[in-house]
Amino acid sequence: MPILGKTRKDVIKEFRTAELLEAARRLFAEKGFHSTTVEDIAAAAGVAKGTVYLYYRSKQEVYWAALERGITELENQIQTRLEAEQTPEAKVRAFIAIKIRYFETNRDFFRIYFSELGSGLSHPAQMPAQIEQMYLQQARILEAVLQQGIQGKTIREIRADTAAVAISDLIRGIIVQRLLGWSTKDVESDISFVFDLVWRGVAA
Amino acid sequence: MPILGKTRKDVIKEFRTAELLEAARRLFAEKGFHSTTVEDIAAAAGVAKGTVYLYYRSKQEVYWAALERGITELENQIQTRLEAEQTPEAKVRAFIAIKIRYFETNRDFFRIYFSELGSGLSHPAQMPAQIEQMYLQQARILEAVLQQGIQGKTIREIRADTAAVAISDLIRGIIVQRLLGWSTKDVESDISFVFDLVWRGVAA
DNA sequence: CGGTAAAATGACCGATGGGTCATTTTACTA
DNA sequence: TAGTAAAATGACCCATCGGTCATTTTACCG
Repeated sequence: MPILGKTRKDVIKEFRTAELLEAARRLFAEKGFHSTTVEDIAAAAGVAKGTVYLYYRSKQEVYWAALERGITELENQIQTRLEAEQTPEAKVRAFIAIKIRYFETNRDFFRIYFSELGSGLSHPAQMPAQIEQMYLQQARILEAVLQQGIQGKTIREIRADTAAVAISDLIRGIIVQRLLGWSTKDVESDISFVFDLVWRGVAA
Repeated sequence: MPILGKTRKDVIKEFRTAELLEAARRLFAEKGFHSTTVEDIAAAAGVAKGTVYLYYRSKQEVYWAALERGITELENQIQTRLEAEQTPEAKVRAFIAIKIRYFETNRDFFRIYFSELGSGLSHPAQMPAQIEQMYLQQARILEAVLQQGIQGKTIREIRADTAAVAISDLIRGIIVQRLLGWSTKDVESDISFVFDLVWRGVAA
């Protein structure tokens, strides 16, 4: 008998799901997909292995759910923050800043995010369309901003879709450098560097 | 008794090594590291599983050898081609063109190249220093070119190391787009796009 | 040829770990 | 508190696969 739209089952499910995905995210990031066992995840979440299978049909499903969770959170941050900015220039800068900062404080998540893109490359058919769409979604948000700038003449005539992906690549590159310890600069400095490079490349 | 500097053993080793690594590259690219079995590689190379272990101590070693082989080939192409160009501008363009073209014709190899970088991220300690160095080496070549341009005043004062990595990231991004079928443009068009963006970003 | 050493083979071993399900525990209800 | 259904458990099953090594095949030489 549902109360407030949530049955008892829903509440339990929500709780377990959160526990499991948090543990899964950390472990997958730390040891990679194959080296992480379902037993590991269960233990870290404080449940037995069988319980995992009450909520997810397979290890792979747990992985995708953990990935999806993080992407959604990031996307929400991007959406919210961009709405607060007025000019395309400010929006582009905000986009860069949010992504770099998000992964700076969620380093473990980036490891999943990044390597899934890698394995998606190797096995396109296996990556759920939903996940692929979520990767693309971020670039689309940026693309819309660029398009806006082009119409407003602050950005030169450029292929907005390709440019959006290119900017995303630059951002990803900086994050990788930071994770590998190849970047010694502080976050703000790296954000400025990327923005500077990008803006020179696209400004009218 | 060595003749011409190569013993019988060397010749056999060279032949088997080439066969194995070629098969390994294709399989690892197609199915990923974990889904590829040593049995698979052996079969594809036309030998029995045990034979693989006469030349490599483990599956992981085969993988690294296959990766190293491709990187070396690519690096040689870069070195050779850049020497033929005079100006930093031409060198930067050549660098971009070679990498995109190399991976365009060695799509399978890129899948290994890319995902190893991904797993290296997750498990820094596991990636042999030698492989890490080879990744960095390419950026260093480009960095030297940028440095040269800065001295010659054709490139503005910029952090050459960071810019070099950024350019590499842009290139990688374009290749990923092509592999995923998200880029509909022809190769030359993509090369020009990247170069254009880069040059606007770094030119004096 | 016949002998021998290098090369190759593939059956086999042992460990691992995803997934299952009979049993137990918990939570709720009357 | 007794009864029951949902939730959780973890011992177990079994397919997979990396790596080994006793045996066989090949290549070379006197």
